[in-house]
Amino acid sequence: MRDVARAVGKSTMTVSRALRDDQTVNEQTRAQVKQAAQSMGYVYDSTAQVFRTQKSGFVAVTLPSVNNANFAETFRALSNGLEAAGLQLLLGSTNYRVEKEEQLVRQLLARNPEALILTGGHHTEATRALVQAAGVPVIEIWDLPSTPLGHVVGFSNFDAMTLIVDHLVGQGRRKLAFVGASDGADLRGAARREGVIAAARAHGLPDVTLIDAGPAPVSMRHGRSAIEALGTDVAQFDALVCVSDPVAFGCLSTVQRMGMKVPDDIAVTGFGNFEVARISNPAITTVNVDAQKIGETAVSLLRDVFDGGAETTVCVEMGCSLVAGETS
Amino acid sequence: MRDVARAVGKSTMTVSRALRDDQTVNEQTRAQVKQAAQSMGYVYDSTAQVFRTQKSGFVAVTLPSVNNANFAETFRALSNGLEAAGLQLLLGSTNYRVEKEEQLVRQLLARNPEALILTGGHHTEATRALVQAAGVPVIEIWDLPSTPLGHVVGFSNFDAMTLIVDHLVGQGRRKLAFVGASDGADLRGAARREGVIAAARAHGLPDVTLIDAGPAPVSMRHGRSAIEALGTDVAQFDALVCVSDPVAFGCLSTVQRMGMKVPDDIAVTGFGNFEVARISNPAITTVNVDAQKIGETAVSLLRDVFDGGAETTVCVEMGCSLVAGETS
DNA sequence: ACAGAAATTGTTATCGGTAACATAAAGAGC
DNA sequence: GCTCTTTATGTTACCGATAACAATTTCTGT
Repeated sequence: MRDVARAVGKSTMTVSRALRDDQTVNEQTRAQVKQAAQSMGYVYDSTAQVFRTQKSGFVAVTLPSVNNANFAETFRALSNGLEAAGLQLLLGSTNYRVEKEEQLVRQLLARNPEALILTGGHHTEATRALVQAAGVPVIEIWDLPSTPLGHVVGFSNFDAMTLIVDHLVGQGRRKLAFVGASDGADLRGAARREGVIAAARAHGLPDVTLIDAGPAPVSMRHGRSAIEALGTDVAQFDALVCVSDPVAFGCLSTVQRMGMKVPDDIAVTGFGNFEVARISNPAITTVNVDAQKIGETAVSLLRDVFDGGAETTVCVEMGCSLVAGETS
Repeated sequence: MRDVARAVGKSTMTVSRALRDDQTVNEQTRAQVKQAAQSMGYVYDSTAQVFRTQKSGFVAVTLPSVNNANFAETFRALSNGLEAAGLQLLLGSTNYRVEKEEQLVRQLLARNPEALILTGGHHTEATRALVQAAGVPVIEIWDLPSTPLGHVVGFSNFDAMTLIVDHLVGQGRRKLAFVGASDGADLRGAARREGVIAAARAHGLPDVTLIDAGPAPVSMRHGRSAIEALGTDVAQFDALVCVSDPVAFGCLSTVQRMGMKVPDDIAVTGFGNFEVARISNPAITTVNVDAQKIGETAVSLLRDVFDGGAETTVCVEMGCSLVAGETS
């Protein structure tokens, strides 16, 4: 930049201004500078700009898993929405582990993101401290944290399950089993489990049986192996309430293979309204969460933060709705 | 960093060395420094490091779509493998469009990545020029480009389809239909289509009928709507060769709803060996691609590039294998 | 012609690390 | 005891752009 400045007989400051389309520079000067920069093969160093201005143009995002249609959809919405503002997403995947999240947040914060979007509302103490210390706007999504770090766009996984349980009870189902991850790592999954237990209790049902599908993340194959391990014992239940649609599909497919009729012999429900739930045969009863809208809402929240400041922390509660399928 | 240095009574240089695991600092000192940094909530500013060392620590990656189990798996493998080298992934999604890829590459290169990993082997001229000019190591994955930009880790989507067609022909199937995206945007999908057409011709089969599932990306619901649009006409085929497993599942589910028996009345095949193919009922015949290995191979290639230089461009061809399911 | 506003350009310090070199302290060999 | 390594730490000068402020020139209106 110094060389360019020398070539046009101006200071580096003027060159800097000319290249950034700053209004205060003479149009003729700007033209000269651009011409000179071009002909000298000068390449603007955005690294230095990031360093000096302390504006990275990044928004950091953590997701439990990239390979999840719903999270991917939220990510897409975020990406599209923030692109207009010239912001780029820095993605990290926590694998449903808060310790991994902590490590990730450390890495991501080191890049000086202008905002931080965390999926989930449970974090280690160290993570909380890091985020607070960084002084970066935070949005927690896909959950309603008990003690939010900042803004929130989410829903209650616990409450959402009452939709499912009420629906099943309305059909006269009483002996429920919950199929989900065994360890406590997937905290949204755990909230769903507790929601089912509480809702069943509220209806005076017998205790919900917990069927272990292995450590998080659980997917179709874990639904399958959980049911296979159970064998014919599965017949004692009249509904399999699954932590997610992929797990539900695994269960559905497996009980069908065992010769049971769904929904006549047993009901199966999922969560998330994944594509597989709509296309499967029979279609799976599930809960719809508007993943795209979560992303869009987070984007508009961020806009407010960047523009005005909007200093009060906002909590947007998204609605969930039952999608009645053919498995119940 | 100055504060941390003061806290432990050392210079910033020592702190810097301690945090970077430089061998020349005393282990005890390092422990103290790390402890102090931790407790003070100090966050390392890699922006400054990037600036000073002129090394961004980024590897840029483009994927057609994040919401695809196979690409996600490759991404995960890349992410895990490069984490050890202290490299972070910068992800962009092209939505199966080369124009979007161009825009993305421009954005990504502005961050001075140390390498560029592009999914797919077809690019606009401008993209090619950008990449060449940047002088960054490139790896193209998931494809075998006719004119590679640099290293390649992929397979021939065209050739892979002969596995499927040979298998179907071996069962006496002769009237094939290919279900895929109509537009040419998904070039891997188009290569698969051409592969099916060529393989069918080689066997002397009647012309393959092309069933349009809409613009890329196509998924379960597009398989469903394509078959629904066809109605009972679908009965004229004895095999539906689908561009991917999700599409195959959509077709499978829909022909079953129409009362047809799979594989007795019609065969259905997919591509990619997605989880849904294994769990579906019947399990879908497909082609397995080791998405994880593609990522791992790319990582080890990058290691070589960074370490030695390994200047000759390498082309690693991954194998594909038929996974015989119950739909054929 | 001249004060005051507006338009342009310049000066200086700095963002937070780290390379390169300099120095100090501890151990080794005679 | 003294030199020679080895190990551990400190000093200084940056990396390249830009914010904040200062200074200069050019334009107004009277």
